[in-house]
Amino acid sequence: MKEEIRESIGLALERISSSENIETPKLDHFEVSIPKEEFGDLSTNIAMILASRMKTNPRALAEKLVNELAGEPYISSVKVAGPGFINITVTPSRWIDYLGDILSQKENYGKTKTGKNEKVMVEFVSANPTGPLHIGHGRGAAVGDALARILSWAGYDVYREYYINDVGLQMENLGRSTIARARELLGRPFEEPAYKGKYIKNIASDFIKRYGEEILDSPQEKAVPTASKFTGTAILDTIRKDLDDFRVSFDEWFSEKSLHDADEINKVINSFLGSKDIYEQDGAMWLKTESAGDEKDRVVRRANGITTYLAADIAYHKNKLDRGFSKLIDIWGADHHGYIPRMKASVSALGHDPKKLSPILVQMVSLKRGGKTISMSTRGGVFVTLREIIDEVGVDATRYFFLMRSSDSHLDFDVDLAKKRSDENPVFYIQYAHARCANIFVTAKEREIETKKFNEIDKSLLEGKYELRLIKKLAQFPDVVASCAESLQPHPITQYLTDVASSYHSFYHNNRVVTDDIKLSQARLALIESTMIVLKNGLSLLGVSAPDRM
RNA sequence: GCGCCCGUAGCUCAGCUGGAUAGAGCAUCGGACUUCUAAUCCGGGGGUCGCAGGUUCGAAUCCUGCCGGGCGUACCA
Repeated sequence: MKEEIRESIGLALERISSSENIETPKLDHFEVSIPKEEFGDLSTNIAMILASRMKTNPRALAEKLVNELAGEPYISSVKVAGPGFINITVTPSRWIDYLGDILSQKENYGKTKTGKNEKVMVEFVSANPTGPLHIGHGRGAAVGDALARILSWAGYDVYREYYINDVGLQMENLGRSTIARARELLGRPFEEPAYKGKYIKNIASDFIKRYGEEILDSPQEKAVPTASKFTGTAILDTIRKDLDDFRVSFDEWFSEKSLHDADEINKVINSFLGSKDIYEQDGAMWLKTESAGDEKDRVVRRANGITTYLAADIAYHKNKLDRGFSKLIDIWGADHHGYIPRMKASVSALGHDPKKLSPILVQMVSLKRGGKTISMSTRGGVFVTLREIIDEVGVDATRYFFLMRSSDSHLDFDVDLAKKRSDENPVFYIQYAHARCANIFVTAKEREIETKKFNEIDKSLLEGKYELRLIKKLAQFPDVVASCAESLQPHPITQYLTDVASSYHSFYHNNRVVTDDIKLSQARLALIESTMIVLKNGLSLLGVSAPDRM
């Protein structure tokens, strides 16, 4: 609808400027928004934006536009209001026609082509395989996954990736930890392990079963890498399982080790040599990142020839760019915010526009339970796993709660609320709306009411207040998805779905769908089916199920 | 110290590429079930948008300074 209004405004402007012999001003970003109900269906501030450039005042320009727009057949009322807003009301029949779009597009309703098939990489989670995923990772997983789904609906060619830090000192420590626990299990003397979680004990036990006690007697150079690999693989398997159960999937699990094995990291550093972006000092190679807003320049290769983590990340991002992705979205924990300038600088050094990289920071999660808030800071030592929270509150509620706030806002995860099967819980409120719709079809079938095609129903029967309010909400869906894709934020979808559910429940309360009036029943069934489609599609973008029964 | 995020209703948060009387959910108060699921609906109360300046026709939104909270400040990954 917004697009239609924009086009009409564009045409109206051309007519005005040609009749007044002035140049048509460029239409940059003026707003077409949905105002309060009493103002109309849609509203635009274009007159206020353009007035000064057209050397007139906002209200005068608005009046002219109103005269032009009044001729549009789909507009029933258009008025100037306040300082120069133009408020537009669209005819009921035009709104009702949207149901035709919804019913014909079904599971595709809401998709747009705004992304123009641009290749986008969403890299997310990418947690080190040194322990199970915690709820912070879970939030990142939910956000990255939802964003990937949204972008794909908005017409982007989306690729999802998990970057595995499977190399370096931490992997070595991980292997040593397993060996230490294995020795402990066998009653041998052992060193205090670096990784203390009980999952290491389980892995250590499997490790002995797999390689036998003798492995502990082999030289460190052999035992440690064997244990590292074994442990890393085992942990990665549980991470995969957790994410799978959380309905999060990846197109690729990208191994950092593969970059080392192909010597890609040295290659990329060497390619920088001689450029203005890199210099040598104290025997080390430094990348100029301070000019990009970093606190200081950063070492990419130490004097001893060993490359740093940043160097590997540069090679990884080069790899992404080489694969043809023009938009790189990285979902990071907020504690990595200091990393943004240096990665932007790295992308520049690679000869690309740093705007191609869009890091999304996901803020920390606190758990609220029994009125008490438990902070999840790494220091606090409190460490709730994603698995625990899924098992306790379920995937639907967990995902929804992770997605209902802006990702750069700290999240208070209210466990008690998430577990409630009642109207207090927003996710159930939405799912219940869907289940109610589904149940109406069960009733309709029992009464043997035949559902009609959209062009066979009597559309004039849907012009009531509650019907139109709901239809207008449903018609917004593609705009909402496109706008989420543009701003790279999933959370407005949750608010939107709450609005749809609310309009629906309100309609439901005031109208009976299945009645003896067959024609009316059939018209309303078309509305109910449309509602189900939007609720289901919207929930699917969040990775939340749309149950038929509750 | 410096950098990033946050500070909006009792609580949790939207709104922040400037626009009309600042919104939602929960909580609270008052109403509505012989009906396709009341897991619902309808209504009320509740705000110096952290503080102080500035920019302008107009500021929760932009700028500056301060206050409060979180996070980060490695030749670790």
